[in-house]
Amino acid sequence: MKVLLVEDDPFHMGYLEEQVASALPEADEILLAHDGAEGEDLARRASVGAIVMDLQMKSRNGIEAARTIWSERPQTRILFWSNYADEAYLRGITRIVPEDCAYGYVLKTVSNERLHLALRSVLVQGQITIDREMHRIQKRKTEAGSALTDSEYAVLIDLALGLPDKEIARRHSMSLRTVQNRLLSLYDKLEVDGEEEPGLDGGVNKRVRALTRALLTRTLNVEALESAERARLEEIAASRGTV
Amino acid sequence: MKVLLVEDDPFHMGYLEEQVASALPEADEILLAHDGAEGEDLARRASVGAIVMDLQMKSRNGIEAARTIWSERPQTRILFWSNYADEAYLRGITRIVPEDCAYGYVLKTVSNERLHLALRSVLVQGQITIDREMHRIQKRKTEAGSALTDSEYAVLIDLALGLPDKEIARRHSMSLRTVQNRLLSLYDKLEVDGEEEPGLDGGVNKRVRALTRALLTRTLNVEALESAERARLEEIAASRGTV
DNA sequence: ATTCGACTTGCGGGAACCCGCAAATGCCTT
DNA sequence: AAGGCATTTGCGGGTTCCCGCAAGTCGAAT
Repeated sequence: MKVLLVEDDPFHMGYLEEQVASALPEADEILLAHDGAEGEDLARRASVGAIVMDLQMKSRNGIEAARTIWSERPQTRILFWSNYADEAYLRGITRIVPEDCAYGYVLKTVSNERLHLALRSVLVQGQITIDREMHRIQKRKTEAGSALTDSEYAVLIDLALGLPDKEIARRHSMSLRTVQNRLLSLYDKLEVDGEEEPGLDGGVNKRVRALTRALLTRTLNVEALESAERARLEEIAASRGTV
Repeated sequence: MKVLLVEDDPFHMGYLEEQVASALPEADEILLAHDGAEGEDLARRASVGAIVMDLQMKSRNGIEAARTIWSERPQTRILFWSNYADEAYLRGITRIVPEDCAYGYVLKTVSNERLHLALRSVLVQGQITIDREMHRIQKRKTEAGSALTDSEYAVLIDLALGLPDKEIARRHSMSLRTVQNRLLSLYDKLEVDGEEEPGLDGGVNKRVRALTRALLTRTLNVEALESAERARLEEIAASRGTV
């Protein structure tokens, strides 16, 4: 069994290597990659079936690497391990995970045993394992009434890119007023207008406020913005090509 | 000589400990703290004069910890070491560093020798040392015409909090039109309106766009938003108290 | 002293945003 | 089939934002 580790921090890589060696005795070949691009390359070249991947990497982030890997070999099992419990990461992953594919998400702060379990459960047993920290986040949001639907999330992304309502409506082929309704529920769920502080005549800039609230609550993160930005530029280039 | 290390990642802490021990033989007492709060506490209790501190920590971030430490003992020498070369961090630091105080900023990715040099130069010699990565960033921005002045930065923060122009004007006691002028130069420097993409009737929401551009270019980061938000809440509480 | 440039302020209007009101559509329950 | 209930869409107008134009202030350079 081949296992590929993708991680750009040398200390974490060292630790990870040890843990994988001890948790997965059946791993007779352990490959190392130090950024997303190298990871994609190695996964392709060596036909790796099991991967442990960091999410935050400078050259190419884990979600993007995972997308190309999965698009080439959808059965690849990937365990993501990350410093942060951001909803945006989990959302980014669930958005691209293929049907019937095993994956997992653990935080770097978990104990050895938890990491061991996650490694075996995802890479060997083919389970889907999400760190309970993340589930807690999701739960908290739903019960606080702030679970974004997919279409709300999509609108939030477009808002964050600075698109005006009209353009958002066009991109999702919905009416202008519907976009505004989405925005209303976003403002509600993100608690824009929270508590109506005094010393403020009641108004804030809702669009901007929604964005910063999303960032502060970890509903969105800067990496998600970056890839959305890239995606948009590609889309524009493509449409320019067809015109 | 007492040295305090503040770092919440155990691997990095281990490495840092080794490096400090070998680079600073005069350090006869090395104290460890695992988050900002603990760091403040130890610094106060042990009257530490030299600190190496991580910037990203969950419980209390390095800049805030540094502020309270410096407010109590302005002569404390602090070397910040960080994963990211964000302008926002450097700006946050230079904003709070006392007169005639030694400090430094190095990235975690630098070589042992560079870290050695920074340790000796800042903590022993009392120099000011900024990693050249950061200088490169600052230079790039100035020559690209995008160095924000302090007042522009201040307006950017308020904008990011979602405040309307009128409120920003009040907080900085400038006229509404002046705020708008600041915003104009912000839009310019942050390259809102970049290249007028086709497929877009020419308009974007400038406020939101300015914020995401600032985030994407690392002019601003989420931690800066968090502390700005906290500061604003405190200010409101204070004003409520006086009323 | 004069000129110049950088900054501030007011005015005014076009565009975008925010949102209440109300009609239309589609799905679920009974 | 007949009522809810959620979602979508249009309309209208109040507010904020964006910004060109023009007049005023202030310090620095000539």
